[in-house]
Amino acid sequence: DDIETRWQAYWDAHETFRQPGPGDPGFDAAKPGFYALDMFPYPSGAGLHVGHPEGYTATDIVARYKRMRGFNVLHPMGWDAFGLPAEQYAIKTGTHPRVTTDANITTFRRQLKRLGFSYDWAREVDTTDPDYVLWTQWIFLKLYERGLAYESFAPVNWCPALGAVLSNEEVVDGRSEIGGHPVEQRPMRQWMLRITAYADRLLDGLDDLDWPASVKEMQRNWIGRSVGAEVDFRLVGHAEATLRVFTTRPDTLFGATYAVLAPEHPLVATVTTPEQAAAVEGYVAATVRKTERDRMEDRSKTGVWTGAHAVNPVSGEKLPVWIADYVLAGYGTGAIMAVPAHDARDFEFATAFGLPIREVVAGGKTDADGALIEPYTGDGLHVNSDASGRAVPGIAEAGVSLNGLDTAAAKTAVLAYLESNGAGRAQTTTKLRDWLFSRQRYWGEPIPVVHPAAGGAPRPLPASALPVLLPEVESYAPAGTGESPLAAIPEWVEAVDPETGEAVLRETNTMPQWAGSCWYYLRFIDPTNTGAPVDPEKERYWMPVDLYVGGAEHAVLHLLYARFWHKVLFDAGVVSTDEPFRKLVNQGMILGEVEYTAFRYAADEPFGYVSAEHAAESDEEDVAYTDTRDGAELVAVRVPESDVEKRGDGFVLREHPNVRVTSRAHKMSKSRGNVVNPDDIVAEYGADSLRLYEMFMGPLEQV
RNA sequence: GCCGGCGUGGUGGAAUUGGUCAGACACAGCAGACUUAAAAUCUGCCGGGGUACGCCCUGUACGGGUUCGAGUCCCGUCGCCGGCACCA
Repeated sequence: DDIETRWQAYWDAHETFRQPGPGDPGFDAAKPGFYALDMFPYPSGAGLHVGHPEGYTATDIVARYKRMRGFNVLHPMGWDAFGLPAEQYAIKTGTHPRVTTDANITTFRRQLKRLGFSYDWAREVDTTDPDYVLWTQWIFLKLYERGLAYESFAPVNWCPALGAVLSNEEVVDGRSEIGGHPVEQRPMRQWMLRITAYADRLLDGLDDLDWPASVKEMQRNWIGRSVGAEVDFRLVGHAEATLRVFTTRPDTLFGATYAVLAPEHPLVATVTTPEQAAAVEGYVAATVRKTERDRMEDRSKTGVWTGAHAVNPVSGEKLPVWIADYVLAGYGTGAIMAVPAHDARDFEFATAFGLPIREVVAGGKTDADGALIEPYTGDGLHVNSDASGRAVPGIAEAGVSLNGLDTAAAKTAVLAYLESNGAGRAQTTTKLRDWLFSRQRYWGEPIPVVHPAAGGAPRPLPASALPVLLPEVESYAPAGTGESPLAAIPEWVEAVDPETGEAVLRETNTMPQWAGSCWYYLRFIDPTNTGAPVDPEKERYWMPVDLYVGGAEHAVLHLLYARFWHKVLFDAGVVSTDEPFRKLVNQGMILGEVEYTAFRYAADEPFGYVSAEHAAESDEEDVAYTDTRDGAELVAVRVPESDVEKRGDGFVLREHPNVRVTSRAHKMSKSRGNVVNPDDIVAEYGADSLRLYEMFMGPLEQV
């Protein structure tokens, strides 16, 4: 009907944007390659959002430019099509996720083509396609072979509302990232991936990447490497047990005045004295009852003495051993030496419980009486003596002296002493935990493992048995017991080991949605290969990805997981590069139209707007506000732009100039009703207008 | 609180990476032309102050500094954005 659709039809018919690779007919080996990649979308039922074309247009511009500059350009598109929405729709309606997914993909493909992107559609991939699932499972077997996939029975993040287990990355503030439901800890059998084995490489590899500083920083924080030492304390009266702590400041060992175990620490039961047993048990019970959210909200220091003493390995001094929930069971060794003079948390705790505070590093602030006001946590010179020149107790008995040494030298000296006495060693810790990789869902890749029916260790299926495909089921709802709906299908679960003929039970857990997106950029290079995930020659030509554009929300999830898998594949000789994405650019978010909000009395109160000085600051809807003057209940109401007038820095109601109006653009959402459908824009103004407009209004983010 | 990033016109953003002229290219705005009028189109103006219209002074958040030379480098302050948050 117009020039755009006419040429789009021509491009389709003539495969104008077909890009052969090494070994393909028509490949021009003289040209250099350029790989311009978009984060492929989850094909949701809502169709394409106006946010999608922003990044896609940017890569398309670069792709077209590079083609004209004489590059072979790989510019593909596909579908990250496993995922919760299709499954939840299936639970509600009984429609098979395959049906929903196919319909959504058809819509997305049509919409993207209508926007005129120069994708090579012959390379389209769908993560739910059996040919694709095969290689995702094949990579899992590689992980397993390399000792990087294992079963765990540790407590996991269980979300009762979703009926599912979540990874650490999917839990935010003790609630599920999706839906904000409460999450609790519950022990369950799970599959884990040993991403921690790659922590150092994932951290160090960031240095050379051309990525936004903010994304690199987020990954660094997430991995959270800290360099320090483990120190072993003997326990008085327990020759068999050792209290092992982790510290980043071994140089402050002389300043330790007590030790703390996490309430969940296995030594708690061992060391607690009969006199203290009741208090300790009470405290542990109270801690277990607290949710992660409670712990975060209440930062006041609480704890109980166990009755035990630990021996400082450098001074021989006896330190009381406490339990307190400010020490986290899951980090380091779950136990610390407390140095209140040089750690803010220990200082708070020591102050609250009247424990001694001993300065060993110069630099602290004291009040008129010489008492420490706030802990000095920086580096500095070590002091062995008090103001009158007497050696500080503890240090006096020690075999080492740190007097006059700076922090770095003191660390070295303490470490050398500990190592020679077998009482400690240099140690690095990370916040990164292993990746919880199993989900109790239907719409995901089955984990290709079987369990002998007679009992015994699970074992991987041979590659020849792949793909393991999903069976038809009657109900897609999770069992609620922590088992996937697959567990309810005996015909599928009960199987025969293809190698031994033995009766086995299939693993009923499936992989998380991240699995498919961990390697899709490799499949684009060689989408129909039946012998390997990707042909090595083609991989060497195209990889690494030269430009990767997508939303900043993937800074630590997709981008960390994909780097991990890529490094494993590199070690396995499947790929030739250590990092998959050379340059990363974040696209911004496209917000809805600016909305104007004023405050009114709630329904029962006298009708009318509330003037500026009495209204609350925020403007979230569905929230009750209070009139700052008389305490009456207020509601935020949206007012049309025509009722609003600019006044000074802000806006006021035209009819009531004393009523302040806040103006703000919100994220587009169905509930807010401010969603703009790209189809409508294309129909009215054309694809080029939409593309140009988005490039104009929303620059790609540089940070 | 800690970590990271960023502050250039009404707006999005340029400035060959320390080099001759900051504000390219656009959007918006203002004025003019065309039109009965409007839209579209075309022309001109468009950081601030001054101007005898030739130009002159000043200006890249603010205050210092390094340099022959600073939007760019260093120190400090303020502001904004993002992330983390009892991680020992």
